[in-house]
Amino acid sequence: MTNKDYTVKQEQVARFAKAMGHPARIAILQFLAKQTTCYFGDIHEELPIAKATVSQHLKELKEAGLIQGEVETPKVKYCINQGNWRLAKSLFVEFFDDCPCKKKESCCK
Amino acid sequence: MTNKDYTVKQEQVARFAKAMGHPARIAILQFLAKQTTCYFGDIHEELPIAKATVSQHLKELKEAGLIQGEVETPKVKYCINQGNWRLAKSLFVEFFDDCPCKKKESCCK
DNA sequence: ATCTTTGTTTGTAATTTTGCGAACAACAAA
DNA sequence: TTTGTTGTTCGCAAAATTACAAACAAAGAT
Repeated sequence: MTNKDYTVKQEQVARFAKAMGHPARIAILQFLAKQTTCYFGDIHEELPIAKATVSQHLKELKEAGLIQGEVETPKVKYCINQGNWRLAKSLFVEFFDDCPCKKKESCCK
Repeated sequence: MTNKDYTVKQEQVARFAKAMGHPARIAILQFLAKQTTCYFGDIHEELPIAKATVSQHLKELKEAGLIQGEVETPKVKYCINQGNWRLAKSLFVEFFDDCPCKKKESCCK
């Protein structure tokens, strides 16, 4: 940040966070995380939004790298992108541990 | 999710995530987390954006509950909102642990 | 060949986000 | 009282997000 610019890590955390910045996408991710493998139709019926909108949210999650999808006609199988899920997890943990909570008792614990 | 609606927790995680969904706000949070307390000017000088924009980002972070600010004329002192920082941390940890990684070796580890 | 199912893409509209300069408010100092 | 410092708010513009209906595409079923 010294050079008045964002680091790669900051951009990456922000990207993951942005993808998670909508309740529908949180719900989708939680649903997928529970399943190991699952289908679009299953998700769609659990959400209070139209299928086209779900499709868009899935696309965004895929672009952010948090999920991946494979076609298994006539359905599409979506699942968590394990590698990036781990990456995201570690980035968030590291992020929140940056708080002085680890060093000062008065904070963050 | 059974009732086709979002839970309070899902809304809360999404809210925190959304607030964190921009590199400038990630940078601000990291800066504050390191400092325990700091002034607008300090923050502003580390970022590649105009002061008006920084002010807006700070406002959003405050509204999301991640930071808090107190006036100490002629400056404004900002710091991490400890309680909500802890809350956010635990929500994110819980969220990412939802992945079957804890139960199945084939995933998320 | 035509239906049916599953999900994507397109088109459209309303809303939100992002960013900045300029105006403004609060208050201390000269 | 005028000036300066610090930060917020306003007004504006461009871009992105959110959502949905309707049109489409792919492939199995009839």
